[in-house]
Amino acid sequence: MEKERFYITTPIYYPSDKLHIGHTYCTVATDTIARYKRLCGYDVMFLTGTDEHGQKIEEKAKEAGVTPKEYVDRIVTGKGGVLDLWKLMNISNDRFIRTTDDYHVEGIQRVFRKMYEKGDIYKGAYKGKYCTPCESFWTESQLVDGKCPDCGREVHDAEEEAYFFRLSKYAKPVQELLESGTFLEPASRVNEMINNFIKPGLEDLCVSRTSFSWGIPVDFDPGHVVYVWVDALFNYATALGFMNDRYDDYDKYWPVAHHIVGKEIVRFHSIIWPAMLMSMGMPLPRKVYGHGWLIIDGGKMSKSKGNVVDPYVLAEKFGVDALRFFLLRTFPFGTDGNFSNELLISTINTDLANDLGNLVSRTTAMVEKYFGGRLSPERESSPADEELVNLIRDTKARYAKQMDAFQLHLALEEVFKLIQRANKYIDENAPWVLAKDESKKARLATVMYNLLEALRVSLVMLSPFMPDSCAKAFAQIGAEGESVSWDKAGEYGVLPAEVSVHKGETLFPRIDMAKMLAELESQSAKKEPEAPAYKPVLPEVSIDEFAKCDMRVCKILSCEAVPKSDKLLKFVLDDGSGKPRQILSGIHHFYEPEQLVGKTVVAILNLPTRKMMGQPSEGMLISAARETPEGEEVHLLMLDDSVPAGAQLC
RNA sequence: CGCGGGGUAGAGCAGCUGGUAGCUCGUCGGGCUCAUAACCCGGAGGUCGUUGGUUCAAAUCCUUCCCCCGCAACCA
Repeated sequence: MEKERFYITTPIYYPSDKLHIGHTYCTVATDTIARYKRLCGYDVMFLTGTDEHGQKIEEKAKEAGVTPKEYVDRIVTGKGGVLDLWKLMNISNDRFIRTTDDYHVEGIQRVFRKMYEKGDIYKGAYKGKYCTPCESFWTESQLVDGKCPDCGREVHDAEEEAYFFRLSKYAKPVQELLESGTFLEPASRVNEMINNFIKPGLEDLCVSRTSFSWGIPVDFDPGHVVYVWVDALFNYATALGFMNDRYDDYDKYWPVAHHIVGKEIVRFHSIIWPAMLMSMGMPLPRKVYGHGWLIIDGGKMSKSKGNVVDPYVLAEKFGVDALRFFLLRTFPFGTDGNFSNELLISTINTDLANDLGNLVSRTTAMVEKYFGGRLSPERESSPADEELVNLIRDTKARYAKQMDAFQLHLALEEVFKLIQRANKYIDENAPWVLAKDESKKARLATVMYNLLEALRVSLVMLSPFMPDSCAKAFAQIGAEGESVSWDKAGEYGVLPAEVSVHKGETLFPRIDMAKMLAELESQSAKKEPEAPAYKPVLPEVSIDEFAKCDMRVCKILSCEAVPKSDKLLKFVLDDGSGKPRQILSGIHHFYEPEQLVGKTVVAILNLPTRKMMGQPSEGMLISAARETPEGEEVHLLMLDDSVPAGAQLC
């Protein structure tokens, strides 16, 4: 009989920077599901990769003085790069796709052409109001009094060529797809997608660019490159050989595709992607699962906040398996989770060291001590065994139910119920008491056997999460071959009656919380003293050009927050003219309105009036700003109050 | 009223198709000694953000308001 198939993917990550713990989380989760499916006997295809095109990488490469390809090569295949990270984390992907791979490029060009020939991609134009001096497009709503919001001059209707995908055509079938069942999970995302994006109306999607060149060229129209939607999303198919000759398993795996994605890209995968597949006449994936984010100190992880957690450091300190386990045990897969080193350490200590590791250790130690390492075959069962034996028999079904629903943390919870029951069982049966009485030998052997069986079953179920550690533990409890198979994970009495154990190295050493936290602290402190980068001095301007800026001293008459805006403060200023002047400034993160009233500041007055959040701003306040590891730092320029309003800076 | 998520023991979370409020850590006390000072048992600690309602019964359904966090907007 042919094996059932299963195709699972991670997103392809954008290698503009090194990957962090969030990417690791997603990939480890996907890897665990893939390993679980293989364990269950599926023919699994597991894909991950990198999305390497686009403007941002083009710019980053330019800054670094290398070609875009050189830039991404360094991050993907270089030392400490993406491939190294997945190797370290023991990721079992069958393929790794890079969107710069030539077979992908070829496939995308064919896909693009096919949708074009079908009429679902058409050449259109960004239609808008164009300001020639500013070389900028504006929408009707952005205009100020019908004029360019930047310079205040006249604008005219203009168009710029671009290719569009008829997303609007598929709005209805996509909505039906989302509403119809389990295509998108968790289900809470369905309403979000429909309310936010489909109900307001889907507009056709611009799928090409002329503003940068680092991408896949549209082969029938040079100058255009394929934009991310088509380029990146279709990786899931090109990696199977769709519209290219590199591979040949499209028919085999595509119909059973499962996409694991972060919640930030759920929209692309649940709306745009199915629409494109419908256009191509391709089968739809079985499922898109949007997982949550790891949150740090209540906020999102980001480079500028300096709170990016480096998976290399954690894996080195705690071990790959412990890290993998922690990520999947602690956080519900569908929602955000609060990452902290304390939580990491306490989870490892509680579950892995105290409960699981210690259970292996005490069990094997007793078999060695009381039986010289090889269990004797006599048995004497007791009603006291019933609960544990039942749990050995039926944990598998509950575990499988959760795993199949991608509820990894709940699946682990089921396993740990069994492990905890086994620890309790030792207490209840006090093997050390039985050992003192030679006539209780058979009973003692039974107790030990039951513990080994509980461990065997638990370890089978934990093996997709911690492959290496479970392999070691199997060797310690004398489990091998068939006995560690999925088939036997719900059976009792599988280990040989005279099983031999080998107490080996400690599987999960306990971690000294205080000591480890201090170590991590000092390590990150060492890295910290990166001086804020000094921005290079800008190109020369003439004194005449400088003199065009009319900067004057102003007194703040009033200041209030702009409703519905995080950042904007509305100032009314005395600029010395006798007429109040209103300026908006995005500095609410740094100042509260009441502390600024009455202050003496500097503003540039001859900028064109510009609307922000619907309100006009007649100029700009001058601040001193710099980038620091903690983020941006802004100081509003304030002068001594004796300087009169209207005085000009020169 | 832009969209969405959330406010439950000191911390982190579960429960939310209505019926004595649960888990992990921490804390206090007890047991055990096989084990990685681990394991097992028990206690303390919550008027489940606020208001009103439906109900015999609400953390759980409806309603008012407050607060937090994302997205969006926006930050010359």
